[in-house]
Amino acid sequence: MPTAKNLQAALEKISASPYRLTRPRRALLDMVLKQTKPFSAPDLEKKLKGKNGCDAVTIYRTLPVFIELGLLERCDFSDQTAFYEVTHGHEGHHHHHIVCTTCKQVEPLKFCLVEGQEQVLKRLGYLNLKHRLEFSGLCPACA
Amino acid sequence: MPTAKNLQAALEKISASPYRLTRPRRALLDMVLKQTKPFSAPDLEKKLKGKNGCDAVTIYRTLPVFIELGLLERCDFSDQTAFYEVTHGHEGHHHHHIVCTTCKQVEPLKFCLVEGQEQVLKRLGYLNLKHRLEFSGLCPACA
DNA sequence: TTGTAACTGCAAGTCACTTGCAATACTCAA
DNA sequence: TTGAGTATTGCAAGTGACTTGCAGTTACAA
Repeated sequence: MPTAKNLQAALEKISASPYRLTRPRRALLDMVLKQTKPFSAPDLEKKLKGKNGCDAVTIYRTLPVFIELGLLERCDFSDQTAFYEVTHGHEGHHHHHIVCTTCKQVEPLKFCLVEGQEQVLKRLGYLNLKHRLEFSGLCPACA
Repeated sequence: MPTAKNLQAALEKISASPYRLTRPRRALLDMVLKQTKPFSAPDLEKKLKGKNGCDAVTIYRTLPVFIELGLLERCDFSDQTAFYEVTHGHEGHHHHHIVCTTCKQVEPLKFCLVEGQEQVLKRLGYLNLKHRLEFSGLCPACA
């Protein structure tokens, strides 16, 4: 859960890094920590435009910084738009999502057993379930 | 494996459908059946431009038709570009991919046990392994 | 307080993909 | 075999996400 404590910890992480703590970065951090579901850069853009927000370009440049600092994680779906999520405090936290094929709503899943998971989702009322599992890493040629 | 038999079967599927069998569709089908790995629309665009190929717009319009006819499947990665794969003859075929974080090469995996799979990949020489599992379906609200 | 390198935001560009529309070409019926 | 009528094509232009160049601004170490 995003809390004041998270904000505090995040600000300290930035200060401790070589990155500068600027007004646009504070605004973006504030907004990002308010999110309870995965969000995209255009989402943030709409919420942060004008007065005390920040420019779209700054959003695109800052999100990778936040990822590098461990504040965010990237989680893409099949949708041509990158999504991001606030990193949970505890390390080793591992979870997945379910995306509605119609409304595109993304819901985090609290559980992670792969086996039998679709059964659980069916019981929750989801239909036409599909799943996709992708691995990524350095291939032997690049390693 | 794409074979003459696949081509024959595919041509018959198109003929049997309400879709017309046009020259650009033949060219695209030929090219698509030659692919041994997942491919993107821009991939095809490069290979099909000019003389007897077809226009990019036609590619983008035809790929969904081929999917509808069961000739292709869409398989996206975290890369802002949609990828496609030739459907294998036998139904119920289910597999995943591994994407190199550096060279972006996509390799199909022959196996599908989720448990212990990363161990298998490590033994094959992959490093810094991550995996992503996404479910999709109609959410209770849309169902 | 100040020098300077990091950062910002505008403008313009790129890349994947979509839409509008007039010209073309399948296919079926005669 | 042909002609009609509609599906399909390809050009041009548009959209949306994201990137790059650059000049002006600002955080922060000294």
